[in-house]
Amino acid sequence: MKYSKEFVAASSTPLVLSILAQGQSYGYAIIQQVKDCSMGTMCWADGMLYPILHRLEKKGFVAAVWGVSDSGRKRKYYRILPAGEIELVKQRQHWQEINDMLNNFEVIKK
Amino acid sequence: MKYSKEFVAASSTPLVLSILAQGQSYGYAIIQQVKDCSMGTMCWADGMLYPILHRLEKKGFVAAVWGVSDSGRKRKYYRILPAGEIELVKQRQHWQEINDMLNNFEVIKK
DNA sequence: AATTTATACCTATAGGTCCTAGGTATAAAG
DNA sequence: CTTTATACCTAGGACCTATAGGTATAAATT
Repeated sequence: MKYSKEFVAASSTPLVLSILAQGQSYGYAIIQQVKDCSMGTMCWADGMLYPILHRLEKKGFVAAVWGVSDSGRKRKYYRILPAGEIELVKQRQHWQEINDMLNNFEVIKK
Repeated sequence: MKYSKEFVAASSTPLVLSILAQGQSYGYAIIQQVKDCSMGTMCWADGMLYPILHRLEKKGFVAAVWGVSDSGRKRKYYRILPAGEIELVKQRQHWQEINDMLNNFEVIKK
């Protein structure tokens, strides 16, 4: 695997929230979307995504409804809630802060 | 606390390695340095730092030697090793990648 | 017709991480 | 003499991913 476990843990929530902020989606599709927007570097197993979705739901960041696709398959569609949007802004900001800190060290070094 | 647990888990290693890349240091001082370079937003408990240092040592990213300060106190000085420098570059790159991904979503959204 | 692949969801266990709270010890300051 | 700051360490709880397994159906392949 390319990214460390802790790295995945920290990035999974803002990534899922970012995807849902663009429109509702469902488990299987989210995995594909993450793979796409990372250009293949992030390949999540479904067994790790579903607990994340359940947790986000439990925290009130997303809401789920059962639906049916055109082909007749059952799907659980997730959409982001206002609390999730707020959380997303917060986490993205934190991410940016640490990134700036790390880049600062690089500047000092040079 | 400001940052989530997972966030701390992902950022602690590159932060410690960044500090040690600037010169050797020791536990108590590293906590202060993290607090300084984060402008007070990251206040690590010593109980969380020492296990991190031990883990980094075990992985061969840093090396430790016991020393004595001017005041006569015993200190354990850590310095970064070549493997640690490589790891730092890798992690900083990963951090930048995710940050870019998250910013990309923001652009798409607008 | 039968098998495989892709789709679509879920959970349990193992291993690893921070967090909190505790322990030990010494120098300096009040 | 008591408190604060310095300086290290570890144990247990809570939480998170990774792996491996389970269930089910539609589509594609053999």
